[in-house]
This record gives sequence, structure tokens and C-alpha cells, in this order.
Amino acid sequence: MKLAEDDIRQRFRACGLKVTPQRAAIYRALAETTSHPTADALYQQVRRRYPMMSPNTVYYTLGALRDAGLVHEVNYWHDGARFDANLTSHHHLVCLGCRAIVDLMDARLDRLAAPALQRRAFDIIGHRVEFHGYCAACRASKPGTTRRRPEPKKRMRRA
Amino acid sequence: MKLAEDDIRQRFRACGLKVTPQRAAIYRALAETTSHPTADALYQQVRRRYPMMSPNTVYYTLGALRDAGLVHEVNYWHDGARFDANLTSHHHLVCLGCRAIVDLMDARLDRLAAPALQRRAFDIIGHRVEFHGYCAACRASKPGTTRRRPEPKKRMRRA
DNA sequence: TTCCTGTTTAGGAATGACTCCTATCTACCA
DNA sequence: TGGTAGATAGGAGTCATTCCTAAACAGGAA
Ligand SMILES: [Mn+2]
Ligand SMILES: [Mn+2]
Ligand SMILES: [Zn+2]
Ligand SMILES: [Zn+2]
Repeated sequence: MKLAEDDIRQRFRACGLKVTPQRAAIYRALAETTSHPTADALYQQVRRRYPMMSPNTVYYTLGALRDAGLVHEVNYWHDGARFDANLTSHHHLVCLGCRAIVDLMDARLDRLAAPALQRRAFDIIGHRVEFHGYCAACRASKPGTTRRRPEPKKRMRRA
Repeated sequence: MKLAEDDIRQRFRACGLKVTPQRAAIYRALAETTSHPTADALYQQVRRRYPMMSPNTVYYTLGALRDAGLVHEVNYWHDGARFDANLTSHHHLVCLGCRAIVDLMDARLDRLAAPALQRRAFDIIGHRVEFHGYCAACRASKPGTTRRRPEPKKRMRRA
């Protein structure tokens, strides 16, 4: 999916982000793949054209793009493993504020299936549904609007 | 949910795991909470009764319990953030072998809702469905049975 | 255009969650 | 009861990410 320079410029400006060559290159690399790359993979990619770019810039930029909503983190809460001894089939509600995880039993959700096309291409052994939102405590402490963006993570470069 | 010492012993034996006080304490702590704790939270908890326990033991034990199937890791692939510039609503297929992430568009999955009870307790702003399995390449390279357990992660203490 | 200022960048140091290594230690079966 | 594979403690190492800082620069103001 080719992406015009001006297109990128517009999207950045719309979010109040300065347009720099590094930033545009990182965003372009991400927008032109469907592989859901890591920060390092993007760094390796972009570094070919900008050999002096710092890995740090990639982290900083991805953070900025994410905070601006231009990019999503697929595995959002990928820090610290979280364990569960409850082996019965169930799903979870995740609080984006305090990272609490609440069990959610719902037989309907257990029965979901991927479309036939993917079931053939992929040997699927299970699935998981995750609802994201704010628990009562976090909702109370943030009298914001109804729709909001996830909190920055605990360890987070200043916005 | 009180858990008898013998109950733990039986579960461990059934999986061929040696029964040690540390291991039983860690498993008990995890089985008696619904909070989906981190390794460190479990360490802090268990350390009260076994002050000389090493954090390393907690990691080792959780790995063993997980490999035995006695425990689940809720946020399975929590290493390295993975990014996505595709902002349209969609879900993912995750290969447990090579960690590839494949897009999956399915309007049915977009429409899922949590039960009313949780919708009231939690301010839900979105959800995500993740199918887990093995991609064609990984399936081919592992002529195993149809149901199998996820691969150990790249960086993984020897089983 | 030129200047000013708040961002952004590069790079190096620090962090935190693990993972590796190794010398004991011990549960468990013979 | 003893031998041994597997477990524990603890110290060192790793890796993704974050923190810190000085220099570079984008974009609005003049
Ligand atoms: Mn759970
Ligand atoms: Mn995607
Ligand atoms: Zn919360
Ligand atoms: Zn694969």
C-alpha cells in the first residue's frame, strides 16, 4: 500500500506531530507492511535508508504515534507475565488504568470460530477474547469523557 | 478457594512434578487468588512464609507449572511490543510457533459484547479476539498431533 | 526570510523482568 | 537407605525499553 509523502504529512499535522524524515520513514515502514513488526524490526528496516538513526528514536516515535492514535500496539500489555491457575475456559476484562484483570465466563465467547478461510490456512487450537476498559475505581478517579484512549503504561517516556 | 495439601500433591504427581514446599506454596498462592498476579507479586506473597526463597525459583516454578499445563499465562506473548498501522477494526491470528500475526477481518467478531453484569461494573471501550494456532509453515515443520501445547518462548529456561 | 523555542534526535547510561550458570540440596524410586 | 534426576539459591548476564542530556531542527512568529 503505497503511501504518498503528503499523505503522511497530513496525518501527522492532523495530530499535531512534527514531520521529520525519521518519523515519516518509521510510519511509512509500518504502514506498508501487514507483519505487525517489533520496534527492532522497524529499526532494522528504516536503518537501511537512515543509517544514523538511533534505536531510541524508533521507540520514541512509536510511542508518539501510539499516543497520537496513529498506530496501535497489538499486544498492548506485554510487560510482566500474568498467571492464572483457573483452567476452565474463560475470558478476561482488562482495566487500562490499573491493569487489573477480571475473569469473565461466557459460553458464547467460548464458541467463536475463525472464518473457514483462515481455519484452513491456520491450525487453530484456541482463542481468547479480551475486553478493554476501566474498572469502577479507575473510572471514578478519572472524570473524563466516555471514550478515551488507554493510559500510558507505568513505565512510559514523558508524553 | 481453600486447597488441601494433598490436592496439590496429587495434581503435581499427575504431571510428574516433584512436590516441594516452595512449589506448593507458589501454586497455592496462585490458585487461591483471582487477581492474575505477576511473578513478582507471587514472590512477595510467598516470601512471607519462605523468606529465603529466591525470585528465580518463582520464575522457574511458574515455567514448570505452565509447561505442565497446571497454570496459564494470561498475556501469553508479552515480550516485545508489536505494532500495527491498520486502524480499521480487526482481529488477529497468532502463530504459537513463529509468532507471526495475521490480520483477520470479521464483522461478527467486532460486534461481541460482554454480559450486562460486567458492562455495568466495567467501562468497556473495546475488545479484541485472538486466535492461537500454527501457521502452515510451522505446522509443516512439526509433524505432531493435532492438539498441542504452545512452543516455549524464544528466551526460555530449559524445560 | 530569519529567528526563537519547544520538539525531536542520537547516544550512552540505567532499569526491570526475566534468563543463564553453577554449586548445592532434596524428593522420590529402587 | 542411597543414588540421581530434578529443584533451589544466588549471582551474573541479556534484552527490550526507558531515562538523561546535549545538539539538531521543524514550524510558527516577526
Ligand atoms: Mn482468568
Ligand atoms: Mn493487524
Ligand atoms: Zn482499574
Ligand atoms: Zn508459524
